[in-house]
Amino acid sequence: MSLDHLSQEHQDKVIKIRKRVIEAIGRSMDLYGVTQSTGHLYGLLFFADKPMTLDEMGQEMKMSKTSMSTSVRTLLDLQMVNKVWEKGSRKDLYEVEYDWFQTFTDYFAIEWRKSVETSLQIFRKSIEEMQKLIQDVPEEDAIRRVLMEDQRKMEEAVGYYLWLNRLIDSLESGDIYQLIPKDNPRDV
Amino acid sequence: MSLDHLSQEHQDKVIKIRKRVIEAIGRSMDLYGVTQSTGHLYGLLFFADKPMTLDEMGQEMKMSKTSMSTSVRTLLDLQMVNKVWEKGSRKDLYEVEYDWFQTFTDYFAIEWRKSVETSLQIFRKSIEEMQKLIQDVPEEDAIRRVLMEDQRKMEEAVGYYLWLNRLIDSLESGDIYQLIPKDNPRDV
DNA sequence: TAGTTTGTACAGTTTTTACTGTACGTTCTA
DNA sequence: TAGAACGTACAGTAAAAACTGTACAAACTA
Repeated sequence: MSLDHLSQEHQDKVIKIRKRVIEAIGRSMDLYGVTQSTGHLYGLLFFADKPMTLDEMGQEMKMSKTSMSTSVRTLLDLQMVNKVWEKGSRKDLYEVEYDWFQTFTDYFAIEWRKSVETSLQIFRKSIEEMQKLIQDVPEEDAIRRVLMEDQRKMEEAVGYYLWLNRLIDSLESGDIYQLIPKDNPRDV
Repeated sequence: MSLDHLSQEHQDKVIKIRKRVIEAIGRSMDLYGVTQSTGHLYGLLFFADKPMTLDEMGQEMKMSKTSMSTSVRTLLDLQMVNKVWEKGSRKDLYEVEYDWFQTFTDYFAIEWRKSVETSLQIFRKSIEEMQKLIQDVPEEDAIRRVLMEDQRKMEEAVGYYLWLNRLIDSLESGDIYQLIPKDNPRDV
């Protein structure tokens, strides 16, 4: 990691610091639903001062190349690492995406949207079908009240899904940064 | 489920609708990191017109009482169900929390905060230690640049964590609803 | 074209997680 | 106070996920 010219003592210190931070990153990455080890790999790449190959990763992580391949692929899907082209090298090179704001918003936008879209569709269809059913049932019947209650619950859920959809929109568009600015005057 | 007085045909329709919605809920609940079956249980409770006992759940879910016990406990921890007291009954009764806004914000507030707090602490400590190290190293040395780069990366990360902390604050305080109102005029 | 090198598919193994059944402590009931 | 009913701890089993090593297709090299 290009610390060669440092005294042994200093080298140890740097490695210790990095290792601790890498650990922290690895742990906190379960927010993104990835394995500890995938998170750990991300942490490793975080401190790498140049793009790494699968072999280098495997060496550092003391894990198989196959595992590195799958981990990197996961991180690529999450857009947390980028493939880098370097002339001369036949190997694939990867480096981390340092824009954590983007990483965060991308991930949850995708994850939440996936869930919302299908749910919304099903809830709406079900509300509609329930409506037809209610019209078939005599008024003021106990059973009618049960069905209407079902319907009400589903409509409330739809309200929530629509809100979540708008929240996702604001993550994607960046409007969220109007309410929560990237750098807060009070923190600086 | 108190649909007894309905014709067989209508009963089947209601059950079909409910089942479809329950499935959808069950699937979408993996957002909250719970098992399919725990999500499914939540869906079941969603349509229950009265609080349910563990035995009833087990019967409906065709699963062991033990599983119901652990699932319910998970949902209780996530504040997605509430324990209900009913005089006369010795059994514990549970009903869902219908406020999905609250459920959502609670969950992610807690989850994210957990991750941010520890990370922030570690990053800050590490930046500090790295600073000391940098002062030990001769100026304009290549190694110094590497350390300063490490430091810069960590400071950028801290910026992100502070932002996330503020986002969490706004979820917890409800300020988020100023940017994204619960009911959008355009949707109504 | 033959010979390397590189990334990944796939099968097998280990580890982890989900679920079940039994057993037991606690609480209510008579 | 004895007996029954309830929820859960715990141990065992089944299912799923993570990881490894081998093998192979594609891409490069000479």
